[in-house]
Amino acid sequence: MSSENIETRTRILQATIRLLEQYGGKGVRMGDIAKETGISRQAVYLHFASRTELLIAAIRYTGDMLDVDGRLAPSRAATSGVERLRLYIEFWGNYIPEIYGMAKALMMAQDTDKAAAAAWQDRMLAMRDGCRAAIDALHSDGMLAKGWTRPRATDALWTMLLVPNWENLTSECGWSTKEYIRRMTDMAERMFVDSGS
Amino acid sequence: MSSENIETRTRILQATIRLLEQYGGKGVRMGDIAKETGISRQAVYLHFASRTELLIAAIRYTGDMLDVDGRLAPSRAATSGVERLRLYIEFWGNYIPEIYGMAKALMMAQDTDKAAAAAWQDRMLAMRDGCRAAIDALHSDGMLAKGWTRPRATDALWTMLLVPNWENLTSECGWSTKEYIRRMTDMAERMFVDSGS
DNA sequence: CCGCTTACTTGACACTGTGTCAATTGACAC
DNA sequence: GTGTCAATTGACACAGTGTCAAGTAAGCGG
Repeated sequence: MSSENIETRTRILQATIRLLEQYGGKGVRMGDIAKETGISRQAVYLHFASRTELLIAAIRYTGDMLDVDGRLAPSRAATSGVERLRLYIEFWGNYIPEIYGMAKALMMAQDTDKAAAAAWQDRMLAMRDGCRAAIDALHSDGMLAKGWTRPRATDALWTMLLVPNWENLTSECGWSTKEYIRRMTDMAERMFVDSGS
Repeated sequence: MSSENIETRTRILQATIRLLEQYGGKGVRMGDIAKETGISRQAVYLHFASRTELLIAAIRYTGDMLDVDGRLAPSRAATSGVERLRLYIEFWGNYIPEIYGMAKALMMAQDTDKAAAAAWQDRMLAMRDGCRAAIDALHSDGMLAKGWTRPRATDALWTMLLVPNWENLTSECGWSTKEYIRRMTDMAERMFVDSGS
């Protein structure tokens, strides 16, 4: 095994991510994670105090692995508000599928677990920042459509990009990642970009 | 008590609805419902085979009580596609807050419970029908914006009206019911109504 | 080679909430 | 009275999380 001498903690995280992805975040128990890692269930508790703590560590680990900052660079480098909006949605549309398993597990844990709720909230607020930046850029160009204040437009863009919407469009409606990005971009432009005086 | 000689089954349903509303659908157990009804936990199982069955019966009961058909009448009577769209969103925006407790409980049960998932899916597909009807009306008027097919526009309208979006806008972003309806209507018009050749 | 530490294992157990089962009670009807 | 219907009481199985105590195996410094 190539992972034989990697730290156990890391192997647990990788096993967790693997399982959450495989099962769409549903029905993955501590015992399953232990078995997948190749250790006893109790050993998992030696590294993570609770399931919630493990989930939170796992989503952090994923974020690090996926180089979020690098992926956001194009959007940050945009020279116009419209371009920034477009590139941010493109980033997000490509990002969601890669974190979906973990996202789902964390969203499900939210209902019963305060720590999980806080962790997910934190991630979503980071995403909201990206939305705010795009709306602000649009506003600076004088291109924010009439009827919007910056906070309200941020609320709306943020909400429409939320994971449950992606979930519904891809799994209930059968949209592909590409179609999600294309149409979401289109919708955002219709909603937020001023179509001319 | 005015409810003293109402059928126990009905009293259970009313107690369930009361509790779900009070606690936002979270943390309501079979024992709590029994206590609220004034009977033993086991007596609840005499009327409903499982928690899921009870939740489903409760949301049906609520639907009956709230006269959904009557509330939908204005939207159905609309004389143009744009009006139909507007009135449908207004109906929905006023309807969600009244079913939210139950909706939340059912959405949470979805993750572990197939029957709950099916029941909620059923309700949401009924809602989708309303969206489809509005989009079709728009299309008949030749007013559906370019770039949309009818099914795709239905997907998009349906998704944007989903409960988690309402939840986010009202509880995270602080939008009022009135603002939700106003802005959602506005967004839907920008997205779906042809703004002229 | 001893003794200590660190990482892990094994197995038992407490707790919560759902759902089941069996025996019992009280009331009303014929 | 006898039957039956609604409800009660209490015990219990089950799943999954989290805790606890005792044991083991490897590595390392003296």
